Amino acid sequence: MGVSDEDLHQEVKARLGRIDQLYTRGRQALVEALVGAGTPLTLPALLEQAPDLTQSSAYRNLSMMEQAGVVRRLVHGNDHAHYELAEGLTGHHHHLICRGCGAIRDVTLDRQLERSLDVAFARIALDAGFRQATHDIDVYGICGNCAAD
Amino acid sequence: MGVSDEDLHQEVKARLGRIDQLYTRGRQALVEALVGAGTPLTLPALLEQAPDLTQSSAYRNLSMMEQAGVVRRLVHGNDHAHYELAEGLTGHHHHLICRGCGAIRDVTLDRQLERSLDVAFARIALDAGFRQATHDIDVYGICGNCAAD
DNA sequence: TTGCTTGCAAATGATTTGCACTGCT
DNA sequence: AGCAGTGCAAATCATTTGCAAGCAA
Repeated sequence: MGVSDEDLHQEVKARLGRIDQLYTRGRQALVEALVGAGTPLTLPALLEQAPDLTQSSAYRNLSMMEQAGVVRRLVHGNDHAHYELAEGLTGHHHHLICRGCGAIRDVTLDRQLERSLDVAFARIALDAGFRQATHDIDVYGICGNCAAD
Repeated sequence: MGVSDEDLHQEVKARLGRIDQLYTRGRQALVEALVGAGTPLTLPALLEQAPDLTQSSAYRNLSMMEQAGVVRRLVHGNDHAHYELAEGLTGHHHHLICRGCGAIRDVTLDRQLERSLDVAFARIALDAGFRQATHDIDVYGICGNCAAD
């Protein structure tokens, strides 16, 4: 996955640079794991994908990369948080989450609907005196595996 | 407030009964606090509203009432979770959340838009082999207070 | 009485942090 | 050489749980 992957790493490096951080091997490994998975991963899952990583460093780097706008942290319950690449690096999307096993997969809405939502949310935010509104939509259900009990 | 409040407590009692639980004084106090606030509360906030409650019992009762479909637990970060009455007791709504102070307030979308969303989500869930799709929308922004830094 | 609820204190578990070492630059 | 990054182990902190005592049916 030549060019687009290189572009991604270039962009990550740039974003890290903006907050004076280097794009070290460990950080690259995290980004690679997230790119490879294509779906949000928990910390244990990340460590499985990249066995060289240490737990504490992974947490530290993910947290730092969240500040840098490189990754996003998703919290949906009591268990482990999930991490994914920031939308700026991938694209606007939402999540379909299984109530049974907690698996998360990405989903998108059609343009028209997204636009309607943006309008509605902008009004809501305005009325409430909020600025910089973004939104986050989670669809919950029971996945095929879990439905089989 | 008279009738509607009594109805609410009646309904709560019924839901608890379905899982063989009593509507004890402590549980009533929790529900009262949630009704009174009209907005999702953290556990510390709940204890402030109802000083008679004990932390562990409050957690235990909230968790149990979540099973009973009486309260809903909202998780949005690393700090305390927020609790609110279940939608079956209030009505379908979403949340406007301040990135600065974490304050949450309820918001609703117009019927038409909700309907479009339901259709879209139903299709998404179906395509992914998920059942029982529900959705959860969070609008994030910076509230007036926090904008003033 | 009989058992569900409560309160207190101790345990759990994800995440964070202190500190000394290592490896880029 | 100098300093940011790492690994290990210890600390945090919301939430959960064990157990003995209280209360309700």
